[in-house]
Amino acid sequence: MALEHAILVSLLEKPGSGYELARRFDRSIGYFWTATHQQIYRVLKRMEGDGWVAAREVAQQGRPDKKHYSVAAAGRKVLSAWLHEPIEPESVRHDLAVKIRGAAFDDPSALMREVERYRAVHSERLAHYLAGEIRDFTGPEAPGTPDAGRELQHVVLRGGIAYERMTLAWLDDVLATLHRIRERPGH
Amino acid sequence: MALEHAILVSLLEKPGSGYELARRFDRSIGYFWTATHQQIYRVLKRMEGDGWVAAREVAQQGRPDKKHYSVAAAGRKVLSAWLHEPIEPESVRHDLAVKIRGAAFDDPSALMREVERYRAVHSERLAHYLAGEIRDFTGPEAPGTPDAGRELQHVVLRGGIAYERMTLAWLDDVLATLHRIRERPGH
DNA sequence: GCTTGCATGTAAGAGGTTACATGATTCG
DNA sequence: CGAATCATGTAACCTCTTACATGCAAGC
Repeated sequence: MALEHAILVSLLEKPGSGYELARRFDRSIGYFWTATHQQIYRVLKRMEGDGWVAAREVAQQGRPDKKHYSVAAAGRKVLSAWLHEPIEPESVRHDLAVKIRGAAFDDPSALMREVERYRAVHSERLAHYLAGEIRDFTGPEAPGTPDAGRELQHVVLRGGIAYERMTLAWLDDVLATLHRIRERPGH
Repeated sequence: MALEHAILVSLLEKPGSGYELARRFDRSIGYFWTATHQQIYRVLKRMEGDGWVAAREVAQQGRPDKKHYSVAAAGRKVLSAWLHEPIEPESVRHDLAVKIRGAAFDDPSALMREVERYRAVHSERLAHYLAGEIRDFTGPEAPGTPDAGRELQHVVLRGGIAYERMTLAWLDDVLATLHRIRERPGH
């Protein structure tokens, strides 16, 4: 229900091609909204048909032509209306939580190895976020001028950092719990 | 890809009807895996056809008959295989993060009201989790005998508690940021 | 008499995933 | 010479959401 809106926000921050958008959904926006290029092209086409975005064909040398998209007036209106709608409760799906409860009916050791690998992924992600924060917001290279857009991007990134820190602490708790269970008589 | 597995875990913890499962997906399991009764009935039917679960018709007086489901041997095997698979990175979709970045192109005041309402929802959810923790795990009424299944349920609940606390702190950060932006000259 | 709870489903449509397809350039 | 990057798409399939449907019993 909101891929359209994520695309509108991204195009308002910076207009670009479908391909460029797909790259962003691998990176910054992708941290809180995943989408593949197939999805993006399909939705972008529909949005163009509905007049939410305007496309301009750009001929390139040595590379295929691209369509440069920017947000049209109707798109801004749609986004503004959506921003005023109530925030829907997110529908959660945590494989890991299901697996942890499933571990009661299986050998916990296999899950422990997986949790450790998963922890490493989140540890890397945290390091990546922190590096991005220094590069774009708090480091000496970052622009010092206050700007609403940048500050809002920063607070979203801080949310990601808080999430990763919380997750790492919880995964340690999970590992300790699995360890305790494994060491107990009966296992 | 894992509603089947969530159902298997839930039925292993306690066999029951499709309706009972749907209730659980409103409560405990629902905190980390959402599913509607339509989904559950459909998947349950397929799982029965594949021999993952066994159904027993139970006649009731004053109430419609129900199908009592329990996990069959094939289902246990499927669950065990899934538990040994690598944990997939979750595909995230956070409306709120999109809206925050979108607020750069709109009036922040409307979003602030929504964030406050959203904060109240999470505050209530935290209170609910904490009450459940006391009732089921740490309070004087909770069974004192150590049990792998209960400890794993507890560590998942602790994850939910940590998530809600982190979210509340972040939402305060978001509100403070929106406030700062609104008070600045130019807005 | 109305709402809530118990109990099960069908059907249409929206949304998302996976596989396949093309074609040029640049880098190792 | 092969892989990766840029750039765009189609098609089939699966999953999920939303709306509709039924029917009885208990409590207010």
